[in-house]
Amino acid sequence: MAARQVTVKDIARKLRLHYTTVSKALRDHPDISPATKRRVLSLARELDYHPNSIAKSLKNQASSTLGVIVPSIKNDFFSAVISGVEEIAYGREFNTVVCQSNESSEREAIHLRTLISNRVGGVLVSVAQTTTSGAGFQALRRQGIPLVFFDRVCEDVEAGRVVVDDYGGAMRLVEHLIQRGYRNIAHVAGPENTSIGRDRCRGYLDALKKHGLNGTGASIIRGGFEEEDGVAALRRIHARGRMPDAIFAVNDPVARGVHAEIRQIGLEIPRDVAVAGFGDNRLSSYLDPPLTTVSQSPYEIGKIAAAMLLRRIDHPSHEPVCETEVIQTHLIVRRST
Amino acid sequence: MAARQVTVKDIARKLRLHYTTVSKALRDHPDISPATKRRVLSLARELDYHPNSIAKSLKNQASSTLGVIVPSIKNDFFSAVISGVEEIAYGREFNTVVCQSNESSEREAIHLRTLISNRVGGVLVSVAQTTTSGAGFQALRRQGIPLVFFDRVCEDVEAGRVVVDDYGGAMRLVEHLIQRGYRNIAHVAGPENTSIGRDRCRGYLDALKKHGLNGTGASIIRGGFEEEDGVAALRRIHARGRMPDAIFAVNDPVARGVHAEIRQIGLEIPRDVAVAGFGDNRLSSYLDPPLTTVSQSPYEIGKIAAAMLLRRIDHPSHEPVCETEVIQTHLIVRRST
DNA sequence: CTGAAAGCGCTAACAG
DNA sequence: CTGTTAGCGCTTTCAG
Repeated sequence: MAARQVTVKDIARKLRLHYTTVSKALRDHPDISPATKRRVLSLARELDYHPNSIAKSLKNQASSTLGVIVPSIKNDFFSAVISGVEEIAYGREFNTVVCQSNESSEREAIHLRTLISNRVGGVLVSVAQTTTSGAGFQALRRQGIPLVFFDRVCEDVEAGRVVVDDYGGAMRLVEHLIQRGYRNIAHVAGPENTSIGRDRCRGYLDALKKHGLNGTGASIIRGGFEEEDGVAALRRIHARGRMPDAIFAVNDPVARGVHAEIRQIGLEIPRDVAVAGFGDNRLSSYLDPPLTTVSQSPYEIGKIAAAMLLRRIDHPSHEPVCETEVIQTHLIVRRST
Repeated sequence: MAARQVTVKDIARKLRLHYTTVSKALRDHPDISPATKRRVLSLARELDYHPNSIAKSLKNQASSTLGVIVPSIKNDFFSAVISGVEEIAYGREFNTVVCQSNESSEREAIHLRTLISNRVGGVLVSVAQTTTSGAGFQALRRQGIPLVFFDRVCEDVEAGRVVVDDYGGAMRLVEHLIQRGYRNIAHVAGPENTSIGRDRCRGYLDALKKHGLNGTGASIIRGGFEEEDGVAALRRIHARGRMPDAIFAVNDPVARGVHAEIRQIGLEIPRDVAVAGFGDNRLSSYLDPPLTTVSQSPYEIGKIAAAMLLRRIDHPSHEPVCETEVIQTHLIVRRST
């Protein structure tokens, strides 16, 4: 096994040519005669030659690889984004290296370092919840490696950005609730150090304000992004005694927790309390009653972010430093509201 | 921007040392005096030096990268597997390159070629539905690159294998149906050229046989792996007029299609027809009624497959050629049966 | 049209 | 302890 892999030199030796000649022939360089090319090509096939892209990358000082860092790969949203990224990368003959931060800032930083060491062509990141400083990302920029954030951005770093219109989506969703007649609308919010947490919360507050409900109706319970956080939030709300007539959760998993716990305590959705989420997880349409939510098209986000990154790789300086693409959301009204 | 990245030579020049000395100092080689090491290390930090792993790989003739090829990244099962792989790879300071075949054999072959060109340390594959020949995988073996199949294997290729006990899982599930009193059990099967399709079908047939039901009860409708296939299958069953009392679908998405279509035509689950799936998608517990299915622990599969691959990378010849690890499934009984 | 020489960044073997 | 030399596989430039 492992009979040293075939190189241009092996081919050259057998054909009594110089190895540079072989190299040119393989890349269809005009210098080389058709006859020689044919001989080289056929021997290459026969010997099962595979060009060594590591050597090529070393030579060109650039590898055809995109790095992607996400909090977690098993997560509807991120796996769909990665799928979109891979799709675009594949079309441009780029590889995709996938890393998960597990929401840990240190782990994210380590991944960033190894991506730099691997001299990836560019990096896509959705920032970990615990990341507060942009230092790790600045390192990328110092190395001249293009960076695009998607979904969760680090605001003090100059980079491309692909974000969903969290503010607008939340606002429209809350306005929908108001139009349905709900007046006492609570928000189960995400961590304050994440952009999506903040923006969705702003959308919520501004919708209330716009309809003159900010005095009485606003009520925010803060937590994380998981189903358990939704369960916990509802328990806290319930403990207070005064139930809102609608609850807008920062994302679908949290909404699911809220949803489950509401039924647990014997209330009916939406008669007693309406529930809405954000993100359109596949699960959400299967809940009973199915969840009203806001769709984000993660697969599209992946494609758009990858395309932006590739543009930046192709034209290192032509691109505006902080170009931001805002993906429009759309409201999905189901029976939970 | 892109001020050429810092190399050992830059550090050496500034310190008036030879660059090999710097290289050794950076790797904490015993040759080098503590004083020099300190000087080198501190300048490296200051200049923001990142070792070039491409050069290192070229030198060692081996890269710290694992390739993973799956049919589709957005898919509960595969994204969870990848997550497990990444977890183990991360612990061993390996990177994970993720590729999707979209169930296309050609695309799979192209990915295989670029992985070879990138001289990855090893490859993990769950074979595309349309792949019939093992030729692409043989190429890997010729290059001496370790290979491990997971979930969907290519039987005529010598490689490591991590599979779920599809046969046993299907068998136990069907026996469960029989114990519940169902006698007329149909199977909505997967493509016959996939190992999981075949094995689950065998489990079904053998369970019937064991209980003496093979004469009357067996009825197989063949299709793909998607929700639509389940819908189509149920329509065909329904068109025949004679409804079975239970339906075992090859996987959860197909079961979902069956489930939805049964309700569509006005029948009640499980009173009129029971439905069971395979794979325990997250969705399945949210159906109404929730789906009886078989759990496969995809995250564990990813970890186990990655560990096996790393063992093979570490000990190229010590490993048995076709070592197979069978992951036990467990039955999850819910209200659909 | 083909060949020679040099270099990408790093490491290993050996010499001083 | 530090430096020299050579080479991983490939491409680019320039000479023949």
